[in-house]
Amino acid sequence: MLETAENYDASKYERPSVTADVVILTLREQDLQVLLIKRARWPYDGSWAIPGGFVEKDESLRQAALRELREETGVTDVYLEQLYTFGDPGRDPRTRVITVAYLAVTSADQIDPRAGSDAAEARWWSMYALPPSLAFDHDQILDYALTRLRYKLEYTAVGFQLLPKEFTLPELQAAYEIILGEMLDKGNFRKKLARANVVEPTGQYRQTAGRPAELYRYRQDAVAETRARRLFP
Amino acid sequence: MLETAENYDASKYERPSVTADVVILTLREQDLQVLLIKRARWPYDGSWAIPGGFVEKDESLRQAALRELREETGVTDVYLEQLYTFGDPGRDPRTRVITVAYLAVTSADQIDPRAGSDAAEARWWSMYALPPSLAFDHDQILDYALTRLRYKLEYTAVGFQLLPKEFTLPELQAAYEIILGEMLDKGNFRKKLARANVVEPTGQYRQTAGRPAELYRYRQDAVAETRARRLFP
DNA sequence: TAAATAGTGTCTCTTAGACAATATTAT
DNA sequence: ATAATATTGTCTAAGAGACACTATTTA
Repeated sequence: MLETAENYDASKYERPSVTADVVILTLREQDLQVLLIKRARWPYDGSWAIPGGFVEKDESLRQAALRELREETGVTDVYLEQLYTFGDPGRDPRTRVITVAYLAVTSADQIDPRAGSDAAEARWWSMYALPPSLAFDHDQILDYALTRLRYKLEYTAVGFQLLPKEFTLPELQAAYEIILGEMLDKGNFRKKLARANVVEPTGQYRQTAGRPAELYRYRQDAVAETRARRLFP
Repeated sequence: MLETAENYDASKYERPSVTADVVILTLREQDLQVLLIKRARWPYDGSWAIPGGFVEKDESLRQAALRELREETGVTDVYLEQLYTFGDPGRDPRTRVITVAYLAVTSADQIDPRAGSDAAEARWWSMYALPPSLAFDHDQILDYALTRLRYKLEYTAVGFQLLPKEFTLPELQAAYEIILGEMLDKGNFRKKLARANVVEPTGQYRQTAGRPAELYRYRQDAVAETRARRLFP
């Protein structure tokens, strides 16, 4: 339709607000957990939400996500990737808000205890037992994040981000099992890992209730090759 | 203090403009081609750009992309997925612009000839011989689109979107070869396709310079199964 | 019959997955 | 020795990839 003074809708050209929200995932307590913040006012007063904030004038989307991450957890060295952009009208009742969602994956021992030391209440939640009511469309965002993580686990080295620098193969396998939600065969898991040539033994061992487990580290020079093909082909 | 939506001071931030840009891909002339528009003013006057426009107040991001697509090509029934969001400051010298890029894949015979009938000059370009200077960061967006398409080709049914409803297996294989940029083995290609159980013969044949080729169609009820696992396992 | 194209079959090597066997520690 | 855990090996079926072969049309 031709636009005239009669039907001109000024609000049509209002610029939306843009936020960067970060799904921060880690392994804690033999569980895949996400950091959420409790909202203290309308809308979704009392609901839990993914941390995020407005993208500032002179920062990139990624910088905005990194800033949020740092403010919430103190973490700076982290795996971070853009997930998806959510922008349905009405997803925020206050105004039009477009949210660029990021996925951050880090090992629990990287996280600074001052996490959530700001006014807002913040805590870790199991991805498998989320609070009953999440703010906005944040349930969708978390769904999407889990799907993406599971997917990436199969053909990138993101899994190693969840563990400390040194780890045993049974620990690595447990991490995979927690994230994928299924048990893996010990022998086959190790076979794949060996073929991918992506970890190397440190020569040291970790005590267990039975035979000690050898410690491994992620091969730094493996990154280049892993980009090219599936980690577990 | 941590900035959240709670203490947001509207005056403190300039809101960015948000556009939805659509990479429209199709097979034409035994080639993978993309629809680009020639810019007629600063910035990037004379450069070619991906079609796109501002997201309006009451439409979703996807709706905005569909609207752009319809305006440019007349196509409504199309494969459309969100690609990535580009938002570096300075990518548009006029103001802060955040672009949600979409990938549209359609068969050439779906496209209405009124494509590009708007003032701007529009034409198809080979993805393998793009114009030398693209506007903004649109070279990055096209790079990303091709990567994603190649990737999706392997484990979704997106390839069938590029062909008419009925096609021969050599035609399908040629489409795959054009997109992947490599030759495929006839026998192995057909074996995979058979295993995936994703096409069915129509019983009709197409004339060629040699033995006629049987026409196939995409199995509609195959969609559900293809979602679950790789199309070509 | 020859050329051109469509369609099928076969062989080998690799991998996935299920499962079993062995190794090394603590109690 | 037994329990607990780590680590390695074996068997089978399926799939990938290279390649050769057969089938059906036109000229």
